[in-house]
Amino acid sequence: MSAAAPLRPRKAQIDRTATALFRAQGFAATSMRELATALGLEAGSLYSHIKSKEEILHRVCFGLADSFFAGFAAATHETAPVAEQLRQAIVAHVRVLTHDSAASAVFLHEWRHLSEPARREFLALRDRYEGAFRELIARGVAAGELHTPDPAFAALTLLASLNWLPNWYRPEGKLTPDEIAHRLAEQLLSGLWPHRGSTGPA
Amino acid sequence: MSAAAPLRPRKAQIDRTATALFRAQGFAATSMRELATALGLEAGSLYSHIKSKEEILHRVCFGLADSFFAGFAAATHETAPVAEQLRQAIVAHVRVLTHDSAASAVFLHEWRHLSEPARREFLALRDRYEGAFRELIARGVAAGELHTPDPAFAALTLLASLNWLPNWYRPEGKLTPDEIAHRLAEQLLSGLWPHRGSTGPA
DNA sequence: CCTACCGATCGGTAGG
DNA sequence: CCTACCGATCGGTAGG
Repeated sequence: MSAAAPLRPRKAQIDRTATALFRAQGFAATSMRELATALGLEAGSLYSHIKSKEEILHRVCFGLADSFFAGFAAATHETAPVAEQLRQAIVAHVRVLTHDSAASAVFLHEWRHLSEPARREFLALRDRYEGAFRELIARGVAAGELHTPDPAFAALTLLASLNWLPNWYRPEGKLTPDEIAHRLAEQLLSGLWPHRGSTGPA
Repeated sequence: MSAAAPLRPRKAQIDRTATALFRAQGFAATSMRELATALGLEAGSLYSHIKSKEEILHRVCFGLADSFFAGFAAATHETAPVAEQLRQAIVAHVRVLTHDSAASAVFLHEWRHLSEPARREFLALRDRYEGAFRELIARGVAAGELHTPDPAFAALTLLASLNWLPNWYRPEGKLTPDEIAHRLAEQLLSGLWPHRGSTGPA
């Protein structure tokens, strides 16, 4: 959760290029020689900047986790109505997903290639993040602002909808990230039945 | 979309075992030697049953596509109200996901390791399936049975929620597949706002 | 950052 | 279905 020290430029460039390759081909199917070629150098030279292939994956996965937690914390101020906090948490989550959709895709799909204990630590962080959404929804239900028979189920479904975004989001598309976020929030909060308006419960 | 000929038992066993490994470790990170060991034979022996590693992936991905299309077709009879057709399509989709969640996970995540032209054909099938949901939702909106500003967006979000299921579904869990399906349908149709009841629009 | 290389492992095949 | 093996490629290192 603490901010990581800034990376040296070359190291940051390696991470960025590797992230794009990991996203497109998967971690296991991406070779260090491919990565080196994409960076214009020889395979062996990578190891004067990094220790291992997995180190890159580790940094990407845990860096994104930091971003998601930071966004959630900033979005949920206890003074606002819970439903509004949830809406802001959705916006924050979507901002992270759209701001670095390649890293998000790696975060979402490639974490399983982390070896222990990093893999376990990663899953614990993910569970904690899901738990934060679950508790927010549960508080909304308790306050009568939200309705669902199962906040845990609702949290999973909500995050699933959001996390599909890196699969289709294109920065050059006609909707801005915040427009996408508000539309997602709208649909998840209001459902698909015809309803009485879009700004809150009746 | 046509039903595939039944596989010889050994071939079906190879597919099942490979599917479990592909799901757990990913296609690229699973070796044919691992697969052979899991089946109690030597690596070379696999090739008297199959032609290549990718052939297995191909069969799994396209077989699941067949199942999804068949379920959708059976669920959507023009005589029912569109909202009810959508609900049944959700149930059918969830049945496929839960009936073979390992194959579903491979279908959802490993298709990118198909080489051309199979990869392109697979994506065309997936697009067609998404399109069927999109058109169903659009018909519901036209009939006044559903509401959304963007049926394509709604279809993507709906399928994303459903497709997260293989990540957490456990056959030994307390909810049956049909209970899960109805709960998902309920949440996606009604949203999280407090509402007037769960069986349809007011 | 490169050259040269390590041992290990990969998907797949020949021949039986 | 096994034995024995192919060429290719893998992540990573030594030494400069």
